[in-house]
Amino acid sequence: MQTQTAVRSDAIHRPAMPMRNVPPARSHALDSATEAESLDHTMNLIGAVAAYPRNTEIFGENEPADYLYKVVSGSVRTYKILNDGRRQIGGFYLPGDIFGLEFADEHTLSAEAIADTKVLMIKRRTLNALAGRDASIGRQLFALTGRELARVQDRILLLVQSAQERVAGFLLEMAERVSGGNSIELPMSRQDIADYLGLTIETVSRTLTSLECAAAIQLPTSRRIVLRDRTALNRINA
Amino acid sequence: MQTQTAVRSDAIHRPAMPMRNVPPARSHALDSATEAESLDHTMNLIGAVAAYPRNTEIFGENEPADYLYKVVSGSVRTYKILNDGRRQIGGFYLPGDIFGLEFADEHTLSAEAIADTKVLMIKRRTLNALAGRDASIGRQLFALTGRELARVQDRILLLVQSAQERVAGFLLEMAERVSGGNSIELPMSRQDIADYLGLTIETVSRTLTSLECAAAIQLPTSRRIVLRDRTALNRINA
DNA sequence: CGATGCGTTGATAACTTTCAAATTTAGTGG
DNA sequence: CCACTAAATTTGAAAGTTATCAACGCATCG
Repeated sequence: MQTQTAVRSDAIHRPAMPMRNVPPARSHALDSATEAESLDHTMNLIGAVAAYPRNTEIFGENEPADYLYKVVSGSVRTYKILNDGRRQIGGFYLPGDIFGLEFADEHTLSAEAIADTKVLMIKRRTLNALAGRDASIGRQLFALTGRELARVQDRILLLVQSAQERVAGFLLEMAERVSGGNSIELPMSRQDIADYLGLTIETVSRTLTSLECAAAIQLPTSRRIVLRDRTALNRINA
Repeated sequence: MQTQTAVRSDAIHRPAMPMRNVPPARSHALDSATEAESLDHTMNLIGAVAAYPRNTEIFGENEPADYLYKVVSGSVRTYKILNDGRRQIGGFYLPGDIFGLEFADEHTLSAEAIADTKVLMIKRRTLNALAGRDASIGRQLFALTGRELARVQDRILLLVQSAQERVAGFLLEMAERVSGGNSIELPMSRQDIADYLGLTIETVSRTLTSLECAAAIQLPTSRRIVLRDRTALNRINA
């Protein structure tokens, strides 16, 4: 559906120093655990950097899942193409988020860069070996899995609701994750949002418009959204 | 929504012998891993038995998650009540299935017996202690989590589809799990199915009727469903 | 036998998708 | 920097799907 893989050989290297230009890294996935430093630290220390231009594939469904990834900059979507041709997005990953966590040998979803993206990648085998010596790494992987599970379960609650509720819930989720206060810059397109929420692009667009008319949000540009009335959004979100 | 907890004191005891009357236990959740015996075995060996009459609560949302459960006989639903009063079912658990797995200290869902049900329960703390000595237990818990995650992700794929696709997918899933060949006896009501699939009871009923008209299934009684044409169901399920 | 709960069926309303077109935005080359 | 083209987003009208409200059938149980 999109262009092909893009790990340019010159883009992968081992950073001599623990990454310097890593963004604030509000890891949605790890920030709650107190000991959650070492996995993150390990990835910064021994992870390889790779850069992917916008809309290029990071890994494909059914490819061997040899690496764990952390977003350094940019953003990533995971997805699956359904038999009827529609695309279902599994999740969005922002700077600091970890993705590519698998339990089988192969990826169950494909991953693409939404914008020009830099990731840190670390071999699963390396990580497993480290986990053998440092128990906290294993615990963090376990915790990471648990949080991923919680996130997916929350998503189910979203998907059984109305279009308004899904969109409102999505906006509140993103507002929490991008940490721009009430003004959020969405990295993804309307189509991405639609495929994430199981709606059509038209319905997403109309719903956003109606939320703007209801004064719950403001749309300075199509990618920027200002939450004007969180109470209303929360009420809609139920 | 339903009656209250029902752990009758006389119903909990420590079996003197490794459970005898445990049914075939086609554990959907564990049957793929080769080493997946020891967790199961451990639960059989040191788990306490509890019996819950139909429609009674096993644990509630926000209660401390101190135990891990395995269904011995009967079946269980986990669920959450949404703010608008609707009930979303998180999953159905059949004999051999393990439920109650949590990562936080509290349950995120409530659990109820669908029919008169017997479960084995084991303290999380005990299990964690055992995992410290027997690494295979830890690995199994990890694998169990991974499979739970895969199941929930599959559910997302189901929830974004049409009513026909959801119902067809549900029937195929249940047919795999109850292992009655093409004739399956559903333990749950239409309302349970509806709340699982994010549909109304009327839509579920109509969809089943239309599948019967299309000769894809047969409905001898409302709880018994015969799959007549799996190809058609698979095609619908896409 | 009547009450009760569960499931089915029917009619209508509400919501979402589909198809089509207009509008805005972004990217490119002059 | 502007003009032009392509892509993304928004808007409109009609069709399709699902929910809602209401009634009916059927079985179980006192």
